[in-house]
Amino acid sequence: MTSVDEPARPGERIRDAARTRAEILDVATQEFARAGYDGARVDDIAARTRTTKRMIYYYFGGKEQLFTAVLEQAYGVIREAEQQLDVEHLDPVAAIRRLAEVTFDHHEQHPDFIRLVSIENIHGAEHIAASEKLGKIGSPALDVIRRILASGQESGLFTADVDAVDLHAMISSFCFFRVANRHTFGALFGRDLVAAEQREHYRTMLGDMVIAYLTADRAAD
Amino acid sequence: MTSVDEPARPGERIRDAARTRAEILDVATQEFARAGYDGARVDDIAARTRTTKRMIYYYFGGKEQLFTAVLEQAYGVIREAEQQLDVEHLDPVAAIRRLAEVTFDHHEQHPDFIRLVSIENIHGAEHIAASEKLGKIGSPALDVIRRILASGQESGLFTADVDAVDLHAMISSFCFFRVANRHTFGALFGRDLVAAEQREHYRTMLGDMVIAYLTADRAAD
DNA sequence: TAGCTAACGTACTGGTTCGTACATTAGGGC
DNA sequence: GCCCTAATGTACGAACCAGTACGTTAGCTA
Repeated sequence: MTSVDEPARPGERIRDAARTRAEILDVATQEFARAGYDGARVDDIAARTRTTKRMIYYYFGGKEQLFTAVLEQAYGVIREAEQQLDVEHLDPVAAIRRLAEVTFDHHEQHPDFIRLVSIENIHGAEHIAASEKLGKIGSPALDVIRRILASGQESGLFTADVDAVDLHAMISSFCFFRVANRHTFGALFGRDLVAAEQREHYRTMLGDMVIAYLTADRAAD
Repeated sequence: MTSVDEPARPGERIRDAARTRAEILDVATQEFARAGYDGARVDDIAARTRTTKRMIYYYFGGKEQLFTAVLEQAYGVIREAEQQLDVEHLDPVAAIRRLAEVTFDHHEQHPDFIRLVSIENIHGAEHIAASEKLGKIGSPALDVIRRILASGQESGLFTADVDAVDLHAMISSFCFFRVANRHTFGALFGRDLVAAEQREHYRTMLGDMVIAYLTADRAAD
């Protein structure tokens, strides 16, 4: 998030295209995450900015393109976080566990992003398809996983037949589900998956699961 | 699904409250799953039934209650499927693997249900909360897991410190993510998680993962 | 400092959409 | 065969909502 919440300091430019655009994007992110694509109201987004609805159409063209821009920014944030990833000095087991923990933490800290991804899936990822940026964004995390996996498989530590994309899916599944489905899961099973007291338990559980899978003794198979 | 698609056989009752209600529910299930709660149109649902919009309000009261009824029916279907579950004659390891496979298959076969759950989570599970049925529906699967887990832990086969709810979350995560996020995952990583050729691979992967986690040698920890 | 354009605001519109008032009829009970 | 009511259909309204026509001004540039 670009976090534009300065109270319009005096002396600053009154007209500031970049700031106006960024402010619209931030408010739109919250509004789309809160209510979904169809539930979000362009008028409401405009009302919560220091500008008017006219500017949304001026800068983005329409509701559809605004949502695409929101997704682009949101995916940009994880990509940046993934680029900070520095685990390759660790041994493969520790590196994978660390990677899982970082993914876990990131999902927990960005529930809005999770909601946007859920919403985009309801719409068949059509906005990602419409975006020029998002198609070729790549994933730094995937490259990291690829290298750790290769090293672990070479040394014989990892026995599982997975590639980086599979492993990424496995780790993401757990992290994503925990945040995305916390409401229905809580309502049906009476357990809050994101409760603070359970955080360490689930964080450890994820690491244990992934490591157990990768290092399992498959002699008997 | 109650699947009301009989072509109005002649000789049948013209006025049939039960059939009209069921038909509305089925069409509404498709429409809500397709477009989300706010994206769904009451007029469109009515148009696709053999009755009119008036009947939706007559039987359900409104859009909100209709969606709740759709959820109630959809959750009823899994509960029924879970009651068919017959794995307790197997040894704990085989039983858990079988359970994972059944969950995997069920998610794959009911993408509409997955979408409805995603949509309900976007809305904070407020319709489940508003439902009298859904709160106390329970989960037959949870009881089964509880018994298998107890037996596996007693015999020392299972070493992991999980309860039934945790394990259910772990299995569901993978199955749910694979179906729910297939669009964004496919668009970003170029891999279709529900492609037929990969089905067996992922089904095995899930079982391996869960078993590896449950039976991992934790002596070194 | 004149003027030009990017940036911004106001007010409106046309279509949509949930919901309902009112009218009608099928068909079971007696 | 009559009557009563559950079930159904029609037509409409009022609010909402994405998008736009038109007018204005800040502030850089020559």
